[in-house]
Amino acid sequence: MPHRKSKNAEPLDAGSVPKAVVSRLSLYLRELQHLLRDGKETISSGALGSRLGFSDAQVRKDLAYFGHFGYPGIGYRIDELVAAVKKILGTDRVWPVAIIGIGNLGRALLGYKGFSRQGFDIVAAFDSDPSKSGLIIEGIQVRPIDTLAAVVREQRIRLGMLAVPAPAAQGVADQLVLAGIDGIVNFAPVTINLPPHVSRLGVDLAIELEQITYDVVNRLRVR
Amino acid sequence: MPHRKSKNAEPLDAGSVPKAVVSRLSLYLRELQHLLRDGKETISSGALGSRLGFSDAQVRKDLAYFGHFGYPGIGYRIDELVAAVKKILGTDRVWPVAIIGIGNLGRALLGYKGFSRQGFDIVAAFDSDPSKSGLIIEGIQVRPIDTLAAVVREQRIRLGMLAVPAPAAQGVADQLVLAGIDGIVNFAPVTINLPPHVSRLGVDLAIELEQITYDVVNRLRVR
DNA sequence: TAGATTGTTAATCGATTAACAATC
DNA sequence: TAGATTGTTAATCGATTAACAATC
Repeated sequence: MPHRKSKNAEPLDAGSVPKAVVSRLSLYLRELQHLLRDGKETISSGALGSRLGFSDAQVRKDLAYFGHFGYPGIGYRIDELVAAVKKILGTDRVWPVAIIGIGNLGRALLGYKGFSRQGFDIVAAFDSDPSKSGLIIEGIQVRPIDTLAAVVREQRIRLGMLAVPAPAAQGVADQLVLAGIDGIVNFAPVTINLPPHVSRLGVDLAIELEQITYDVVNRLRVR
Repeated sequence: MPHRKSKNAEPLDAGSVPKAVVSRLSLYLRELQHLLRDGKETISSGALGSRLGFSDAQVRKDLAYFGHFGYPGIGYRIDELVAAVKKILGTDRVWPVAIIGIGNLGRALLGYKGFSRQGFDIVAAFDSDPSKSGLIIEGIQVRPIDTLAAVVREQRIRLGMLAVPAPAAQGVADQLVLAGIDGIVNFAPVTINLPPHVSRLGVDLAIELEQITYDVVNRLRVR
């Protein structure tokens, strides 16, 4: 195994990293984990990129924002790169997550196996409907929503996934913020406002489909 | 009401429209529909943008890719703009959709009310598990996956939502392509390859959370 | 060594912002 | 008319691509 003196020595000036780079990082990680499971040891920027539809230069540039992870002439050692990317994304530790809104979607999120694999641990579930309180779904007890602040603090929950109806989303988001949450993924089809110290990401299932219909209707002849 | 001679006369050169513009278009539409429901009649680019965190110039520029929808001194008539954006996105009609993989997530998608509101009609559900065949969930019968091609053709299904386990995703995607599907939203945490005439969008729930943890860990001091 | 591949710089390309004449 | 706001141009900013010396 080649040796290296001073890797990862760069200051991670997060402000200068484009958002698009971070989302590609997650794709790299997912692909690298597949490769690792398949027993591969190293991969080049070109080979990694072509599996995802990116150029070799793009892969190298993206990774170079965060350090020197590769070996000229060899490529990247997959196990090392997995560890490095996990550290960059923050998923080298376990994150306690709460789900709010235990309807169809909330239940599906509760049962989704992909979260734990990436370091997310769903530790609490909340619903405003009293008839749901006390239910145990996927091993997690559904709690009344007015216990949210107390539970978030007590269990040191950092992230919330919002699966409530659109009209309730902003109110619940406000409660999460007051309870000291760090980030929210919002599945309700509405824009929510958060203070700048809380990270926010919206996932609107209908909007995802609209991106496809636009493509289909305006089908780009050349690609 | 002001009058206009020749609107929407531009050729929609889809190839030149950035992807980011299309995703903002969906956000504009969602916001405009809320405004319409609230009884508002017109809105300026500045007011629309500020609700979503975009500048007035960005809103005007985005819309100007597709035509002249506004009225100087007045803004945009909300009902007109809703109709125009729907047409651009292709959601001025109804799209028949199939869901493949009726586990936790597939079931949640089947029950999601937000789709029909935006013009998506889930007309078929498939699962490879024979014990699920025949089940009726949310009014839709679950069919064996080997009937996929026949049903897609017969029901003129244009879009597929893939909620199968990662190892099955590529195989099912291939079947959808053979059946003549136009676009696929893939919820399996794996990259799938499709021919260029089929639109593709990946939604990985764990990756969405990773975008948040990156933000939290590398918390940008200034925002 | 020769071949492969990195990290990085410079050049290109694309997207956003600012400014303003035209319009209502 | 005066005030508001559009559509569009030019200027700025940012991201991607191409090229290559350095390295293994």
